[in-house]
Amino acid sequence: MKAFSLLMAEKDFHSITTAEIARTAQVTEGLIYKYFKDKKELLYQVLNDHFFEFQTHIENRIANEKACVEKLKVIIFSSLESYAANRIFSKILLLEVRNSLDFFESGAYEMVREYARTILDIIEKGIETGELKSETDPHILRKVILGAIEHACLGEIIFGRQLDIDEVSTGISNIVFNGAKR
Amino acid sequence: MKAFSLLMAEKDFHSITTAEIARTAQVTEGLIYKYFKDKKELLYQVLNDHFFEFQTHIENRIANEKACVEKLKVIIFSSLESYAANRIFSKILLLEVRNSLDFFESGAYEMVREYARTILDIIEKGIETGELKSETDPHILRKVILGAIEHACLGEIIFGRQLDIDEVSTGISNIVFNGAKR
DNA sequence: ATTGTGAGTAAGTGTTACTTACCTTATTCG
DNA sequence: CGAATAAGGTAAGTAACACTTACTCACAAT
Repeated sequence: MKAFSLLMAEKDFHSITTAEIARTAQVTEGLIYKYFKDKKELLYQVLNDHFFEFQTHIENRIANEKACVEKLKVIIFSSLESYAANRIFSKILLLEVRNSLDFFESGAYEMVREYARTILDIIEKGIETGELKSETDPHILRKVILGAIEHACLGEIIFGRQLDIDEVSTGISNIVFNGAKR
Repeated sequence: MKAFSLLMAEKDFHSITTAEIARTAQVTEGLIYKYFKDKKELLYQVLNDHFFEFQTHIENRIANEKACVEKLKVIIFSSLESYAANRIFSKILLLEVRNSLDFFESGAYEMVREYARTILDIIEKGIETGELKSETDPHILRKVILGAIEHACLGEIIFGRQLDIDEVSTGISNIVFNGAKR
């Protein structure tokens, strides 16, 4: 998994060969298949590990806030931060695993759903308490937030550019909460 | 290309074999390589064709609107509509091509950039005329809009669910322009 | 009549993910 | 203790796949 992560920093999943993974890990190809069903499972395992850290980190941060809008702001900031701090994880999550249907039956995807569920809960509570407009569709607000976060990261991941987390994070929050129209 | 599109509706790029493409098109495998450098170029060509239609369709629609906010609303609606109407194209654009760096040097990507450029221009004009808040960062607003659109389509593309374009479209516009905070 | 070109094919080839059968070193437990 | 069993590891395959090569045929232009 360490060897695979290392290679993942350089190239995409498909162009990493099992021979290469084995060579990097200083074992034989056959051994990979003693621990992983196939190459994809290795990918999912790496994702799983990274995602676990991501998840716990964010949940700790949310707990510190009480207002719904603040919680969502923390989610936006922390997500961007985590994506930026962990390019390999981001690349796997945003580019690689999605085009294989069996990912959506994996444990890693279960964690993604939990993360999404958390966001939805916060939004729904915000509407209840009156912090958010009652005409806001919770599912769509979540789509906008998640979409904005992911899109913001994509360019930086693909082209390896730097990302100003503070700027992007407050920018997204501003638009999503206050609107762009005068 | 027709055969490939057909197969693309059923499965992902990687699980489509050249043998299968040839069989569907009723030619031999070798012939594919008379017209396309490799399997990826075939993919990019299919995308290119679809994207051209997409682009012209949207540009015609924008031309009818004068207000910046209305133009952006049309972009959001038309993009969702085009994605929904053309699942294969969407799947290729949002899931397949992105994980290969050479896509970003293709002609198809040039079109994506043009589309993105159009959106940025509208936003910048909107800020100039005072329709949009002057503190709005044009690049970030574009990220939010594009991210929301793509994220909204992803679930529907991956799981083949139906998408209520009107609802999602007005939902996104509402949040992006008026904000979710009371 | 000859030459060149575009459409098409059959039969390869190298690479790649994955398998099999086997070996060696720990660990468990009667 | 010692035998059985499991865990860690390997070398040498195999089938499938993307892509290549060397060839044929039709037919238009010079």
